[in-house]
Amino acid sequence: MKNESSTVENYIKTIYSLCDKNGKTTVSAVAERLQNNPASVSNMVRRLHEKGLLENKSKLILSKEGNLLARQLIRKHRLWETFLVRVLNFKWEEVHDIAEQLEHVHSPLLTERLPVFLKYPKFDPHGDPIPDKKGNLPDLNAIPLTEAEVDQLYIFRSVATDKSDFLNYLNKKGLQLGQKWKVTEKEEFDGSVKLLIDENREVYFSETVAQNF
Amino acid sequence: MKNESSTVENYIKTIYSLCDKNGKTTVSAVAERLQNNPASVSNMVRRLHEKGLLENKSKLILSKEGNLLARQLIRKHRLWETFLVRVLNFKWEEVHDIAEQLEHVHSPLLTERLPVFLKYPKFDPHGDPIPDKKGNLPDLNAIPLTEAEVDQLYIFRSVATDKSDFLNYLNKKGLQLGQKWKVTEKEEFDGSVKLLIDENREVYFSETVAQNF
DNA sequence: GTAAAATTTTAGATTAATCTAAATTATGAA
DNA sequence: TTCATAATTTAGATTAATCTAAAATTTTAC
Ligand SMILES: [Mn+2]
Ligand SMILES: [Mn+2]
Ligand SMILES: [Mn+2]
Ligand SMILES: [Mn+2]
Repeated sequence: MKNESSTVENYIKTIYSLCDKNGKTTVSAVAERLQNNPASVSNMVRRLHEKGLLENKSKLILSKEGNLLARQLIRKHRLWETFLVRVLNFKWEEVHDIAEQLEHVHSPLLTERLPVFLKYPKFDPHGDPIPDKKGNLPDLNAIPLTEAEVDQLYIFRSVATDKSDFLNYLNKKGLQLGQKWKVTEKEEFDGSVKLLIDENREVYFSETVAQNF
Repeated sequence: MKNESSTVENYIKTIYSLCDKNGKTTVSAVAERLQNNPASVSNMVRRLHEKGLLENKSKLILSKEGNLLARQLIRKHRLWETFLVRVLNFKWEEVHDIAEQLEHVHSPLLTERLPVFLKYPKFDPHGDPIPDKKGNLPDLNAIPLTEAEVDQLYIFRSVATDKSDFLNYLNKKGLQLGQKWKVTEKEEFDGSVKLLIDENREVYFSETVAQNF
């Protein structure tokens, strides 16, 4: 695995996260996500293909190598987030932006020793699965809140985004991983839900929030 | 303190480390150290001055701000080296290159919490002093081996370089910080010395090695 | 005090990564 | 099918960071 620039690495991560079930995405989706101009993305797509990170010259499908690179970056990102929370006592809403930088530090030795020290964590502080060395993801075995059945009991396993504004909102509402909850009411007209948390506390979520839970 | 690029930060660190007692250095010295062309350095000097990091347009003297930036980078570098050795069980010859990358991670929160976790270390794994938040350096109170008097007892406090080839050489000879030593013989014609380590082991050092000890 | 040598700066190019504007190509609705 | 709209690519510029070659300046040596 060659040492790519942070820019190239961020493109690969973005493409990976935007790929649909057929493993592909579009120039405009990548441009939108990175807040770059489509022309810049188009230009980068050519370069990524030249580097062998994309399957096809114009299709925006990651090659085997590109896919592995993406998973290794996600692995590093989530290991660093885990480290920051567990070792340096960061809160879950504080770690993402720092991990965005730390994931680009190139050191096989460090990438090997960090998980040893952390005792091979399977999930990061947001409940996201940490790929192993070879890029295999542990099974999260979870469903999104929007698909939860009324009155069925669930456990809060992960959040769909680790952006700090959303996590701060959850903090304010007293929501944490590991809590038990069930949907007690579901409003069809606006997609909002009423939850019972730990059998003793009621919370209302808008559809927007529910989609990230 | 603005977020400068890693390139700018490395120039500032280099200038800081090359400055003489008058606080200045030269284009050619910086070019030599960074293995860059003098023309590139000349161009960067102009930019550094525009950023307010150099006192003078052509003199290569750090401004107050440039000086503080250099010390903060050295602080981060040495804190990360300490972390890698103490927490992740790295050896002293393994940490420098990784710290060269980690020192460029921008996060006031991380820079604040890392030393808290490490209990405010004063010296890094190579015995180098760690500047405090404001850039003040603790006093090392040490003399170089080349200035040691014969038969006077000393304690091994720091190494003058943390390049891995030199540290591997010291490892091979069984040298570690904290050991007691004295010079038993000094050869005038080639500058080599004979040392007695921990009162029980003799080691011969060439002048080249002695200068980094 | 000149002249050679060393040092520094300028001029012009290159590469990665971005932009805007324009041209091209693909999609899809009538 | 055809034409309007959307998506993508091309063309041309810009900025940071580098280079080589040449010009200018400073230092050193005689
Ligand atoms: Mn994250
Ligand atoms: Mn995460
Ligand atoms: Mn170091
Ligand atoms: Mn050190």
